[in-house]
Amino acid sequence: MSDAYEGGNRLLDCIPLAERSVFEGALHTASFAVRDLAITADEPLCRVIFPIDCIFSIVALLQSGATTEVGTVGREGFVPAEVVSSSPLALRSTFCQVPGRAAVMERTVFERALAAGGTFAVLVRRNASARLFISEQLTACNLTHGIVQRCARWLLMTRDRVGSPDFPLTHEFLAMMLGVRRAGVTEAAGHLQQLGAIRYRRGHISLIDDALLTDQACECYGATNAVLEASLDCTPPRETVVDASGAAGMMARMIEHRNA
Amino acid sequence: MSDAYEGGNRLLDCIPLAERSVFEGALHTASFAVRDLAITADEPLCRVIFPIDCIFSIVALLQSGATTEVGTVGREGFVPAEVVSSSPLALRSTFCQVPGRAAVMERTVFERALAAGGTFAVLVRRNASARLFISEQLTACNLTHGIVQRCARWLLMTRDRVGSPDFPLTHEFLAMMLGVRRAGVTEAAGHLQQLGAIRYRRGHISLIDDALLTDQACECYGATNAVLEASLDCTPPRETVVDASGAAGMMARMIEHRNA
DNA sequence: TCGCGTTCGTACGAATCCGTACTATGTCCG
DNA sequence: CGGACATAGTACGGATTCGTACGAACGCGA
Repeated sequence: MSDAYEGGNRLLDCIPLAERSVFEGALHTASFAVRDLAITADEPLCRVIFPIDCIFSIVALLQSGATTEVGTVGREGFVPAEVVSSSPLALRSTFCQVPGRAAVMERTVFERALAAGGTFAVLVRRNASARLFISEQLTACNLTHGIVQRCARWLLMTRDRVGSPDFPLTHEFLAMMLGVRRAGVTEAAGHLQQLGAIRYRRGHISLIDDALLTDQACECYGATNAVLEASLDCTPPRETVVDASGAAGMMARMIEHRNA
Repeated sequence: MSDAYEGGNRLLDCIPLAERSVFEGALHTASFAVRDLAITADEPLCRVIFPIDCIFSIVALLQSGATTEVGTVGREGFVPAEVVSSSPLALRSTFCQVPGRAAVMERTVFERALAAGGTFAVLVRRNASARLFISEQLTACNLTHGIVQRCARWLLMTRDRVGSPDFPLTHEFLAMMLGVRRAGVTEAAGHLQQLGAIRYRRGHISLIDDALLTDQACECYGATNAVLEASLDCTPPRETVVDASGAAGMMARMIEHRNA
């Protein structure tokens, strides 16, 4: 429940060994169960969580009472993102979506490591930028793409984070994440199952055909994935972040629009 | 066209005079016209723009060819946000939505000032966090709220940024921003006009009744505004960021959900 | 093994929004 | 003054999603 961290978070594992002394001994693993509230909005932000094999959802609560997922973080990042801006309070609530373990760091240690600069600071800030990019992509996605597309996208994204094509999930839960009816998810999932892309069995899902599922998913899966992977790439001295949404066509369109 | 900066951007104007020497002489004003492409995705990120009386839209281009606004920045911030993560390339295209002037800083100067720490670094990073919060709110907003609500929200947000209840705007343009049909905007705007909240006259809009318009707008206007204002508050030594979306109720709901 | 709660399949009218198209009215400019 | 273009109003069938509701099937625990 409180063992020392021994690897598993992709961001932390990118930090050179020589640099890890900054948080040596200050990183412990903890277990989270489904629906555990890991971070509560408006309360003091005192710990930073680096998922190992669990997934956290950042959610927005609307006045209607509906909760919608506005972000997802697995072993490729950390929560909450606002810790990089020295916010004393958490801005949003975050809860465990897929159970598992995570590395937990005191906020003070995090800030010390951030101030020390180095690879840690670079990766943390890049991850925060990636989070913004992803959130923006989902903003557009929710406006444009249908339930089936978004459902497929969500399954692929979750698969990548949990690291397995096979994980527990109910329609009810996925409906809350996508911000749609439970019945809507049943229809979309039924469609994907008929195609042979997934298989559902009472609270458990298996992705069985990647190509089919990717084909049904919207472009947002690839776009967000590319930026996320690029943000974790620390082999070359200067990374190249690729925007899969095609800026060249964008510019052409804008200029055309302007001259019209 | 290239005069020295003399104030007008709320973020820059929060920097203590003693600290401004870092970018003294390196800040020039430039004018932007409607639809000017200020930043192009996938191209080198070489300058940072601090709007004075213009507004920029960050847009996502989808494969369908549709462009959707995923962020808006006026005199309360800067573009592009990804500059804080040392990204060599811009992640998204940004163009001028309301014409006016802006302060422009070389990226190298920006990074020097950021590395110097102080108020500048704090405000810039807080602003980036606020941008993420706002983007997340819009993610939920686009899923949940109708065209009329989002239309009212957009008008209020733009009013705050442009600093006037009266600005040029066409239905066509607003439709692109909201990611809906042009005819849909005409209907929504007609509704708001019948209520007496706004007045439209061929490419020009006037907000004439704040209370009515706020009443029609969704909660997202207030929520994003609160965080944005808090991020610019530099009077107390430790700011208190307020989340208007009500975390207390959130937690209660989560715990209830869990125990159920 | 049986009962009960969770989870899932399905149905149907209503509401919203879309795609498209056509018309009307300002506004600019020759 | 008049044509041309940009902008806005309106209409209509269709697609998607919603809200709600009911019943079936699976699985855990008594």
